[in-house]
Amino acid sequence: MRVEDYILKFGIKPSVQRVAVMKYLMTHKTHPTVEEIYEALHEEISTLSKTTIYNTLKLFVENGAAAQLNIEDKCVHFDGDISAHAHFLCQHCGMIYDIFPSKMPIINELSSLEFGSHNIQNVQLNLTGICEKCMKKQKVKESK
Amino acid sequence: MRVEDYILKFGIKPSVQRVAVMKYLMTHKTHPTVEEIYEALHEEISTLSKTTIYNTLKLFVENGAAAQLNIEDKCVHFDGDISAHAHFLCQHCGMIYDIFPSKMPIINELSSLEFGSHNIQNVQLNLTGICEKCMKKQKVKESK
DNA sequence: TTGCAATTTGTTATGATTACAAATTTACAA
DNA sequence: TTGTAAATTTGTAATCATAACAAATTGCAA
Repeated sequence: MRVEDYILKFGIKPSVQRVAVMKYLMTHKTHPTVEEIYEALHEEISTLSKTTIYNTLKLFVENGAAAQLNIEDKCVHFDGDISAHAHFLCQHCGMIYDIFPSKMPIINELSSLEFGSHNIQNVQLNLTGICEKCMKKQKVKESK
Repeated sequence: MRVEDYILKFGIKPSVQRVAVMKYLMTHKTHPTVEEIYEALHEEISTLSKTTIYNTLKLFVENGAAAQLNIEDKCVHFDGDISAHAHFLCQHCGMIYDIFPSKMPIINELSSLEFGSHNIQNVQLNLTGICEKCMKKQKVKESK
């Protein structure tokens, strides 16, 4: 499916900028920040403004076409994958890993959570720690 | 137990400022921000600096004496309750509700989560939506 | 083509957080 | 008790993500 049609499904009118941002999210599963998206897209679309990135991502999130991750306090990350999954942030290298239900079955239960009569619109399961790669690096350092 | 002894258990040396911040966290279950803590404590400790609040809270979080909530993108909230529980942020009024395992049994499983060989140090379950109170207000408005 | 609404852009403002060095307090040895 | 180094606190200035805003541009219908 074309990216234009994909965002249309969420009620978002396509534009050159919006399609470019969504295409970036879909091809880069790195949970990029506004800064990273801007730096990448600025090359192809030289007139692209950072404000447009902010506006576009806000539009995506409000319409359910993308997810906003508040896993880090420095800045917000975005995710084009809106399927149910959790995230793991490595405090050492900053990488954000996806955790899918196949690896963590509890994720399947998150969509049906209830909390009194409150209206739940979003559920995020955020893990932080040190990733496997960084732990190995630390051990090498310690043994020297 | 005195607050001095409580923070000592986490390896934190007590000071007037640190005790005041921890006491505030323990008596105000509102998940306050740095700003809120500063405004409240500034009255009793007139020389108190906002930098000290930042330093103190960072120290608490690093030593496990308090929890940092990244549930909102505007700013960070803090919680003196370090027992396993989740949070619900109302997007309308900004209030953050505690959700304890008795109301949401799945929370009991969060402490034993595993993700490959990665070293998990922290797990946060964050819900957002519209709280019961705000939903009622909306209905009143709509019916007018 | 014309005109209006939606979108994009660039600049400026805001506000949370951090960096940093000076001032103060604390701990402790002499 | 006194002196001194370390720890802590403080105030200011800098940083940086994000929002506000108005002007410029684009899309589209009449």
